[in-house]
Amino acid sequence: MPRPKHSGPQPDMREMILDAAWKQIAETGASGLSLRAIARAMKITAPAIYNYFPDRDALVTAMVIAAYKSFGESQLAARDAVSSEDLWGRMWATGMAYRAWALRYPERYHLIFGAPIPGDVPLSELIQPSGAHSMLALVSIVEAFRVAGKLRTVDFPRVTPEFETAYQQWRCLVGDADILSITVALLVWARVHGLVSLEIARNIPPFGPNGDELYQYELQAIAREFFKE
Amino acid sequence: MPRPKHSGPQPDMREMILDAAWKQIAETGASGLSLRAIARAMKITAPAIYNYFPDRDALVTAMVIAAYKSFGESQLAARDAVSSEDLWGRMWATGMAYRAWALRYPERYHLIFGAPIPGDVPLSELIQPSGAHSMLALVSIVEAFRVAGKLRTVDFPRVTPEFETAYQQWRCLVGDADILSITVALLVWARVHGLVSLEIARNIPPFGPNGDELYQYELQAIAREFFKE
DNA sequence: CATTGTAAATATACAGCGTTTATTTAATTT
DNA sequence: AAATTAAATAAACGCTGTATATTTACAATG
Repeated sequence: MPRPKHSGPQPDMREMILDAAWKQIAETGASGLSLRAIARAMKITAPAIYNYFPDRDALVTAMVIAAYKSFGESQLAARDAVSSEDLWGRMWATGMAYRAWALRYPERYHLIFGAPIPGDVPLSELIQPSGAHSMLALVSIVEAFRVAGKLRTVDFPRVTPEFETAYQQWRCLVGDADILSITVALLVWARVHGLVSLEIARNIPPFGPNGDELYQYELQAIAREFFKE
Repeated sequence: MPRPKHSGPQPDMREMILDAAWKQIAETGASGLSLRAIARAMKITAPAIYNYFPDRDALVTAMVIAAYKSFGESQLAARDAVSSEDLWGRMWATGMAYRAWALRYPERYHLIFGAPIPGDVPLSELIQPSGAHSMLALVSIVEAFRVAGKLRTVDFPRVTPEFETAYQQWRCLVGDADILSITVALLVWARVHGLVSLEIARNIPPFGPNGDELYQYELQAIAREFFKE
């Protein structure tokens, strides 16, 4: 019979490697992630890592998925900390949590929302579900606005028929919201992402310490455009 | 006496190296830029490059500055193709050119607006002027709106006094616009950047072919929020 | 014209990287 | 105790950026 994984309490080597990788990425930036440096920090040899990840890209993919999970959970927690009747309160809290998470983990933010994956298309199919799912909190709040009749209705461009199936696929990951809600959520997402990513990349120069207020201003502008009452 | 640079017509080696670098970045993506591969393509040896760039980072920095220049010129060209009396026409053209440039050179867009520079702060001081200057077209149009009294006025968060000098520095790079115009330009920039960067990173799933329309919708929404008439 | 001075290319080498292969270690099951 | 086998290691390959030493070739000078 084959030797079962381990004897005593499994040290969950995969998690330990990921932890070391996060630590390293926080110090050296997202680009300078080295398997050998991870191994060195863990006092093992580099090829040992290959018992847990087939290659470096797989490790990065796992990090991306974990980052999406952390981000998505932070979004949901922010939403659920506010009564489900206070729709705008939920939206505000989620929006504030968005930036807070990004500023707390800038390299994770950059990892998931910044560059496309090096391996490009095939890897992103593993990642896309996590990414879409992480938007569940935002989409659900917009959908709640719509159901309550408080979504400011405008005529958005419609999804072209040939992409209807792709849309349905994304839709089920994000909680069966109406396409109108998904579109609004996307536009909201783009706006907070735009400000936050500029801020993280240090492209917002004179507003550095005032980033808080500018961001809050933008959240209110979003409210004015999309949400009644 | 020392030997003057070269004899005949200088082949502008720096430019040739940069060209080869752009070619490579377009094929392998921004992360896989290799001096040796550039040298191989140019049929020279790798250390020869060090006669023109002190190290790899310097080459990347030069590419970033060149990309900002290309981007900024494309912005100015779009603006100037429309009569200076047609303010909204200029804004629309500039906005459309923004996305067009990004979709045409996604790796350049990612290079300048995506990740912070690895070398971090010291390098970015070389780059910041180029970056700020590339926003001149947008800022100038917003400023023209303001001068014409067509800027929808709202009370933005003010710049804190201790960052007044940093702001003045940025301001002169961008054409002596009023702080109100700079703030509006920043918010406009964040919105187009948000949408465009999500699109480039393939994070906008069901709207792929409809990216045009969604982007145009957003430009009009920006107009509704900020520009009268 | 021959000599010299110097810019720019090369050759060589080093350390670090991801990854593969072969080998050893150690634990579990028979 | 013997057999089995997962997981660690050791060594090596080709790649990378970069430093050093050397060669090449051309322009200015005596």
